[in-house]
Amino acid sequence: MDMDTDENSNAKGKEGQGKLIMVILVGAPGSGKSTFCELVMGSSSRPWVRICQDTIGNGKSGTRAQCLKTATSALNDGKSVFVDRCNLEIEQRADFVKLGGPQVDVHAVVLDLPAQLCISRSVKRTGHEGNLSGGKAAAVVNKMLQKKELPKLNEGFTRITFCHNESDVLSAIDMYKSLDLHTMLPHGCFGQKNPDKKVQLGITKFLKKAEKPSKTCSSANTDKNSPTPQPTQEKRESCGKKEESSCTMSRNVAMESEKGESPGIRSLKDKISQSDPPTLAFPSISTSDFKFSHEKAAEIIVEKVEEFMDKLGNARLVLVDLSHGSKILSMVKAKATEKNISSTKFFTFVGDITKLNSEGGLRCNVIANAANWRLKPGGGGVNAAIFSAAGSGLEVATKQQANSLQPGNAVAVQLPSTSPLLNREGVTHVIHVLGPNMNPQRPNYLNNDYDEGCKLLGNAYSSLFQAFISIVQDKYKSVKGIHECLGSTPPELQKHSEDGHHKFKRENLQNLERSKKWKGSQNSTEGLNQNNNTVPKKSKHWGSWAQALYDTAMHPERHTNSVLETSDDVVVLYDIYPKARKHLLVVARHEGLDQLADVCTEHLPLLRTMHAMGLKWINKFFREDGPLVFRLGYHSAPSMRQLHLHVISQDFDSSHLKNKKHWNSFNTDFFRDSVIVINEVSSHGKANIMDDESLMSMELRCNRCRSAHPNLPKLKAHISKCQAPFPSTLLEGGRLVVEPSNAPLS
DNA sequence: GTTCTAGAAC
DNA sequence: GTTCTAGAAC
Repeated sequence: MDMDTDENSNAKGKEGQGKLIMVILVGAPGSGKSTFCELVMGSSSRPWVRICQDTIGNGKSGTRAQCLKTATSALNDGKSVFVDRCNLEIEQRADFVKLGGPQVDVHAVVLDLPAQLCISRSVKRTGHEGNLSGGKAAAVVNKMLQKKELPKLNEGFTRITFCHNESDVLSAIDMYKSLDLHTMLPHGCFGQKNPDKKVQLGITKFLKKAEKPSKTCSSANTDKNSPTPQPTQEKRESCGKKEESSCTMSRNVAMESEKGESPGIRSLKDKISQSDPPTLAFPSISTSDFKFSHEKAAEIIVEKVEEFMDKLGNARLVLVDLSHGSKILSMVKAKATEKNISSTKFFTFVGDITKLNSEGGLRCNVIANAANWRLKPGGGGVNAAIFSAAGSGLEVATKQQANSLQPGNAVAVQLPSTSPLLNREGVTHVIHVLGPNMNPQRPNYLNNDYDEGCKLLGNAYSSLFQAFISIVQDKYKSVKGIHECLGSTPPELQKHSEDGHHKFKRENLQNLERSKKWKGSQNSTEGLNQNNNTVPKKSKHWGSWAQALYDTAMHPERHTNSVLETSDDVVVLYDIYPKARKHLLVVARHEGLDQLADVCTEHLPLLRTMHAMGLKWINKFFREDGPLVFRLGYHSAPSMRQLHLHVISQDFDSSHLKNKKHWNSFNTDFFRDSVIVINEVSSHGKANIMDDESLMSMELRCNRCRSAHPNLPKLKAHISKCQAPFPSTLLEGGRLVVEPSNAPLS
């Protein structure tokens, strides 16, 4: 299993040394480019040179040409290079990319942190080399970010790493720190959110491309010849029923080596195929350091596995141990055979749990960690190995979930997109588990009380398996959800759902109740089968406060004081909490049409009627209230029952506009323009729904000039004055309705 | 959807 | 200290 990089790496130069790397940092002032370089260079065995345009002229600001010259000579000296300048536009980085070649890999590391953070760092800094401090910083950062062009592989990069938060940055630092002269990183795009959006996240984070390189950046990822590694025969040890599928992949690891790529650092481009079942690899809990009886532990493992068999669907459980002579593996194998447990769903495996994919060819999207109660690294064994392999991002992400763990419990943690464990091994989650302790030298010693011990160990495995199932279900729901919206077939459990860390945090901590919004409509432990359509359709529960529009639509005669106009198909009324000077609602009167998700082709005439009704009222406002700009659209996931079209002026001048959600519900992709909805329904029979929670927590940007603002009061102060033209994307396609006399000349 | 409020951020 | 956010309750 030991890898021999000298033999296997195809990236090394002629003289036995790996290729040089030029890392072009991409990020606004304050995004942390210089810190990134310093931290990597501070403890890297690879020689690096940092080229900083702010200081290259004898400590003062220099030119791009000077940077290029210095970069060239550093590379000629056999040193890897960091290009520490903003590099936000394609043109600014093009000349640097050209320095790449057979001896030099050109990487981009994109520090795509929130504008707000960059601004606040820039404002605070005093001694920065670029002298960008004080109040001008915000204006400069905003202006630069408006021109931001995220790098793509077709510019000539061999690898692009996107960092969206500080945890991503830490993981990327760890990754570059760990590179010695021989090792190289896999090629491709890693951690990208939405490749096509310049400023905001358009599509949901569901499709975050962390598990495999992004298809949209495919120029370096088109190699279809890579073998698809499978567990080697001698390592995979089937339990229970005789293996049905043949396991003839013992040479796959060798084949990789022949191709010249080191298995430990190879890209995952072909590893995570659509047919990979979700798999949890777990070590035996408590039997090592906690001295739990192997015999009893084996019994409990098999008992719990059996209990969860029916809930697994096509997911798999794998008990892993480092040693071939493992007592616990052979005991578990024997007991599973006795119980006739399916060996496709449960088997044992010999190998390092942090290198199952790269060294053993076994793909596991989730691994369990035999954690300590503090949920901290160290202590040796599996815990130390997993924390070390996952990079410091795991500790940060764990801390966000829980500070400690009680015996018998488990907590699932999603790995940051730049974690080496994710990028090398395809592991998306680590589930920390704490079992009972029978070792008098460790805390919470049970003094040989096996009654309590067995109970706790059983609970630990139940918590672990349930957490795994929740992860699998969560992904499935998310992926299925978005594909339903897009009218396509879910590609099984490919992409991992970021889906807002809040939701993840809530659903994966054991014993936490599930999201109240869908309570009762989903069965969390139903059998998982990613290949059928058994997942029931979500039927949203509407609270009593959410019924007002429905009641008005069904009985407009009861609401004559608020209804402006009634027809057979719609009622029109002012929003009682208007978010702008003019904000009205056109409410459909069809029974059973709760929200946009319920709309299909048969509702096209109704959608057109609603739009026309909106336009009629807009024209009335133009006549009576002077120049205003309107937008008509639907909320992807409305709070109020009954399909309703918002007709809203774009001033957003209202005391009822109070929070981020209010703003983002009208100013992100969550708001579905009526004209676009009509087009989508006529061409696909459905409207695209963008109801990812993360859209609601996006940074606050002006709807005209797109500048970012730290909080709602500051945004409101800005929009009250901003006179910039609306973005062209809104002006095109009739998404904005402007009074004809005020329309820009075309 | 809003209101209330704890506590985070400043 | 005040401002602001975000989650719970309705």
